[in-house]
Amino acid sequence: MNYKIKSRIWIELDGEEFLGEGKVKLLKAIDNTGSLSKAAKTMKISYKKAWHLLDAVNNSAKKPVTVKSIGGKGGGGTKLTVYGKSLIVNFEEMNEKCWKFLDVQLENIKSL
Amino acid sequence: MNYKIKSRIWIELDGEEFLGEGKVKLLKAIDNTGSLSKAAKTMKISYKKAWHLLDAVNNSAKKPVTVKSIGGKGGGGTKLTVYGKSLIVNFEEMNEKCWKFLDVQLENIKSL
DNA sequence: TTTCGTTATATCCAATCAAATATAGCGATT
DNA sequence: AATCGCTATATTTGATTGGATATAACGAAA
Repeated sequence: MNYKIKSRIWIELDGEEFLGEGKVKLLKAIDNTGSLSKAAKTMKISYKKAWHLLDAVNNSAKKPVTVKSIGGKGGGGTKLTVYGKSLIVNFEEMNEKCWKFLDVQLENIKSL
Repeated sequence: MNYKIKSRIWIELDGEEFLGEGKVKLLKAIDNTGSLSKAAKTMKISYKKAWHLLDAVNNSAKKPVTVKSIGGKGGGGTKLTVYGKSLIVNFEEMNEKCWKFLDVQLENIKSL
């Protein structure tokens, strides 16, 4: 019996998704590359999709998650704020706790 | 701050989804109506979609989840097995525990 | 043997979603 | 002023999804 239990968590604010796994992954890629377009490339998604994801985050967040610079040396870029970084940490921590919790729950169900 | 944390859980067997919220909802509707087509109507989804969902469950389950009868008085029908009913109960129980767990977790994060 | 409502399945069409492409603006550096 | 890589956005194309529709088989009961 190789049952596995999986989960996805996300955070809603006023009924709309504010943060989920895809957005957290994007924020991490932005943190690593310093640019939205580079983050999209490393994630192998279109710039458009990445831009929409980030746009949704910034539109629903009450504090800025990223700061951008357009033009200039290197063309500009996007960086995470301290708040943005804390979101990543808190989300991933909660996600891992959820997984472990569910693994324990599954152990308790031998009747499957 | 009216953040809400949401989650979806599902069970995989050999890497493919075996049971999720949509499938459980369908199984419950079948249990209530005694027929796949009636279940589809009450859920306001097409028979095709309902059939594919149930087909996926029965193809991946190691024990029969439903028993069907074709023809006869009333045209036939689909009923849950004891195993099928136990799946519903266990899944929903685990789902609710997960929600409560996450609510507690969110309480612990005041930094958001 | 005719009827009935169901299961089962194929086909066509509409809608939705995502990828690809194109274009414009930005501003520090050169 | 020219360049460069990035942000920003619209449009078009392609793929996938799901709905609607049609048809057949089934078997107990009338």
